[in-house]
Amino acid sequence: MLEIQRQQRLLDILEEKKFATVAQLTELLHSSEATIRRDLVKLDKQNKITRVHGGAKVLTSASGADNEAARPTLASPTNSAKTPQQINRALAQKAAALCEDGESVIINGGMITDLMGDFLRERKLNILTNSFALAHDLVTNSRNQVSLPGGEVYREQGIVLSAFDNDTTQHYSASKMFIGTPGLSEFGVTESDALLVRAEQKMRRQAEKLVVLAPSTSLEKRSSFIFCSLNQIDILITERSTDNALLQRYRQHGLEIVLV
Amino acid sequence: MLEIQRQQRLLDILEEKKFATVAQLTELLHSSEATIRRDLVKLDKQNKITRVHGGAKVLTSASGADNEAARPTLASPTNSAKTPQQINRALAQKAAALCEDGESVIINGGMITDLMGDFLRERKLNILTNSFALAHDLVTNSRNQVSLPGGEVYREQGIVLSAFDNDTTQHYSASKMFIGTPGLSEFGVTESDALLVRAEQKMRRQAEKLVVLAPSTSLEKRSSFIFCSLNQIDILITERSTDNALLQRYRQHGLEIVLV
DNA sequence: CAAAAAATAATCAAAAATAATCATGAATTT
DNA sequence: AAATTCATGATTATTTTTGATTATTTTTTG
Repeated sequence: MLEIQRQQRLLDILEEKKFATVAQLTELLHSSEATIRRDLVKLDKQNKITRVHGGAKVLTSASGADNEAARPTLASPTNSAKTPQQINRALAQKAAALCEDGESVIINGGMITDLMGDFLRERKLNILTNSFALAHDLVTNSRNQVSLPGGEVYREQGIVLSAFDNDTTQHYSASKMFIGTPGLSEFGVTESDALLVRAEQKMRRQAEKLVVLAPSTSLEKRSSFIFCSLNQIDILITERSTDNALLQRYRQHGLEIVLV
Repeated sequence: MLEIQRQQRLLDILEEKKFATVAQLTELLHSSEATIRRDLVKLDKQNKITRVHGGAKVLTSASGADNEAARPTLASPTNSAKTPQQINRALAQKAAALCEDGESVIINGGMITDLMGDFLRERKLNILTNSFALAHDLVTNSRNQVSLPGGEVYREQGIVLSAFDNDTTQHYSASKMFIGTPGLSEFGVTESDALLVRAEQKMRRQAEKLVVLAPSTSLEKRSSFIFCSLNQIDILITERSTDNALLQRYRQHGLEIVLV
């Protein structure tokens, strides 16, 4: 069996069962413990699963006190009072896990998406970002290929922004674009700055799929300028705690919802 | 069987099965492992599949398009043991002193010019630079307005470089462009990397005057590619110790010489 | 708290897969 | 037709992966 096939099966099994012991996986995949462990180490480094003593579990919202799930149990961790930062990190982690090595992606600069850097350390992606902060982080602390659009560096926001159309973004082709949002509603994704929206739309055109990272606090909020409508979103990453009726309404616009 | 036919079959099979081992493909296509591998290498280079140990898999999505085209092999500046950091710093300091607050300048990325950051701390210039390192320095430690051309970040050289023409450099207008050089001779300023020269010339077109920073060790040296001829230089900053006859020769090309 | 149990990490040799090299023969050029 | 290129398959190093073995660490339990 191919290594990646085994790893894919592993991910599938974990997605299905949420937790599995090394022994179980060894049994299911007809492989040795050593091999399974090595696979788990790799997947963990890629932030696709979380290794725990005794086996591995699916990603749960970033770390915290998960003591409750130390042993093989099916119960999912009680999603109790997380700080906004923890929530954002969890969203960023899940977003990073959606990327496969070798893939070309666009990451829009922003509070939430900048956190993706932490989860892309061991990866090998081609990344275009207008976040000066994230670019610096990735150039310094990872082996990912990093590209920047041209433009002026805005200190406060930590982004690179150009008022012109020709800024090399147009030469980039990506499979996914990631964007964190302060406002998601029936109007779609909204922003408070027009120039920013322009730049984002420019990037959007170069990506096949749009992935939106939205903490529950941003749901049903809106700002002045519309970046895109709901049905232009391909994947929405948000919190598990989100009201189900609301998610259902969003789903009607044909977007896939990933919960953390 | 024709090579392209086989490769097409290969793509079809992979599209169908998502993964396949070399052994499987050998079986299906009645070919040798060597041939299959060679095909896979080619298809991988074309970004049509992804090779993995043991076989190959389909691309996750249409990410492709990043080419791998001619990554420039920027030569390391001939680090003459005689050129102490102090000389370079003196050159950089003088260069910084030539700028007036409010002025727009272009600073080419390089060992010498990157040092200008130290002397621009308290200044208020509009600076376009393709040096990722300098840009980060200035953004972090000064109040200067900083702009970047678009492109890929090259870790080793710490610069941003684009293979395309449209990278916002063209929208910039500057009074001076600063460039440090590893080679200045009768041929003018020479560089060892063609792509770099291209980027530099692109910037040159946007600046009124060209200021060259040249330690004495770089004088009468040359590399393969000509960035500009001597008479296209407006100001040459070099060391006071430089042979006078030599300076006189340079002056005949109409350039102003500043000594440190 | 310490011993026992369980799980993990480190090490190493065998196996598997890949890369490099070479000879052969078909296709192309001259 | 001879020369040359080129794809192919066989052969051989070289590298990577794997499972067994052995420390080492972590967790449990008395």
